[in-house]
Amino acid sequence: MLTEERHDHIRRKLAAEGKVVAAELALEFDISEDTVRRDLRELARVGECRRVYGGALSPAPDLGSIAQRQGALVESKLSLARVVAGLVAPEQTLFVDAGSTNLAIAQALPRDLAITVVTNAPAVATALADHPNCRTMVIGGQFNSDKGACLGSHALRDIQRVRADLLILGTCGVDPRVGVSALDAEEAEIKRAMVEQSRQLVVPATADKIGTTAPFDVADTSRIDHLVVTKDADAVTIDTFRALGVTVHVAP
Amino acid sequence: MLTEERHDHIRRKLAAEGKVVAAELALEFDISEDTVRRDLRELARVGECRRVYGGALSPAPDLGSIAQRQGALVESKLSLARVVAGLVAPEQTLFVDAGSTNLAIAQALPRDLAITVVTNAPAVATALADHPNCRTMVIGGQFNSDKGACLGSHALRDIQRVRADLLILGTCGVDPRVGVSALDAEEAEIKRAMVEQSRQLVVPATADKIGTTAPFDVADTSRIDHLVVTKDADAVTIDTFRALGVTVHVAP
DNA sequence: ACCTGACTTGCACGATATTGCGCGTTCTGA
DNA sequence: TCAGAACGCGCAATATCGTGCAAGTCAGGT
Repeated sequence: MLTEERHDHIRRKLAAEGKVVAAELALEFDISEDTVRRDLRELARVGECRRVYGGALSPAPDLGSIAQRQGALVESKLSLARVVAGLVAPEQTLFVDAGSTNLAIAQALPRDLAITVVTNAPAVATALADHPNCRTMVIGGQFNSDKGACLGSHALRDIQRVRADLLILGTCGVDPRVGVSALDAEEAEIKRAMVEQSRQLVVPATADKIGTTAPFDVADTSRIDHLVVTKDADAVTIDTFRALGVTVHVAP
Repeated sequence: MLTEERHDHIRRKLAAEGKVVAAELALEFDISEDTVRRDLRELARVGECRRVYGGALSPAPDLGSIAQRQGALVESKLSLARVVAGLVAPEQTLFVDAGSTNLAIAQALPRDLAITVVTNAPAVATALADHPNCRTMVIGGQFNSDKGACLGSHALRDIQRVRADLLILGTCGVDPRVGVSALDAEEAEIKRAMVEQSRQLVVPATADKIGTTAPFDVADTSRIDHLVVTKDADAVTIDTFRALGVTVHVAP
């Protein structure tokens, strides 16, 4: 990883998200935080960012709605993302489902991690473009713009031809009694197919998803291997999951 | 291994990957790093790369701030995009190839145009998410992060199952004598398949692409229906295209 | 055949850049 | 106010760089 290459990457991330976190960059590039700070200092010296405690901000305060929206994501979803990234081992093959949380997870995967990602979300593929050791396979099909995912029979068939070590599932609702459920029949079918083809199931969920249900079943609670939740999730519900044998990770 | 041969190889690698590492090149060519550095110095002298500690980067790929690059895009590419959008009729099915120009075109398509878009570029699908009347079909397969496109046999097969009215082709080079050509063998094969399956061929090209050639043929000049160029394109070359029966549109 | 000069290459060596770590300081949130 | 996180600085280890130099290659001329 060349120094200038890191600078370029930081510049891009600043332009896209409006901010960068030093610890996160260190993880992403697999270098020490000292070096990250040096990079940020250098960029700040030429006016390409503003240094703040914990990282740096884009010099132009506001680039519009995208930066704001991403900022809101970064708070709760990025901490989920870091925990999920820790569950991924090198050389594994993983399904990454659609959804804004999963997009954040894809972005947070260590930049040099050597894995194979299979995804039906075009945005996830795009986000992984600067992960040089990540082989990305796109599941094609009818693109649903509400979900940001490829659905339909074509996608289903493609999924059924892949077997993955891990599935990172996008969730509409997750409840101890009914398991994972989805708002849409077709979406649910795609998700079920991915569950079917995966050895382990990881379910990242923000607090608002915990304890809620949706009409279409995706997977029983017993099928969940890892549930990753934010720290503001309901403690009682979490304990119920634990009692049912699910490994629950609480993101800080 | 001749010196110029090495230079060509480095140029190609820079174009494909955006960076080269001195130590890797030394290993690859089985020569000393000194010689590699001499090569990089020479290329940097004529502006074909930027030297950085550890290797070299593409001279001005997509660096700087994204805002800058988008600004530069908007100038020339948006005007291309508007012309191309005018060639699309409602209810048509079109292939949209990968490439930054095509991404700009997708974004510039009228927001409520009722069309079906088939694309092997995840970024194009994402860009079309807010076009409510646009049905989008994604071509899956092995994702090539340098091109931002899905390639490989899977993509090829998917393409061969679709017949489109129009193909908006991403170009590496377009020349009156050799037609459209691409930098990469596999990329060229995908493009040829799309040409094969399309009734009409639209080639948008910024001025720097006009009159240039790349190693792998995609389509003869006679196959081009519409060539859309920016107004700073070479007038003589444009006239040659017109003389060969190509409809040339000059974007204002 | 032999020489010559231009060019290329690898090596040695001193100079410079980058990186991670330790340590004391500063900042932030409870 | 206090603990912990983030920070800056200096240092030592390493990696990379530039330059000078000698050996090797090769085409062209004698």
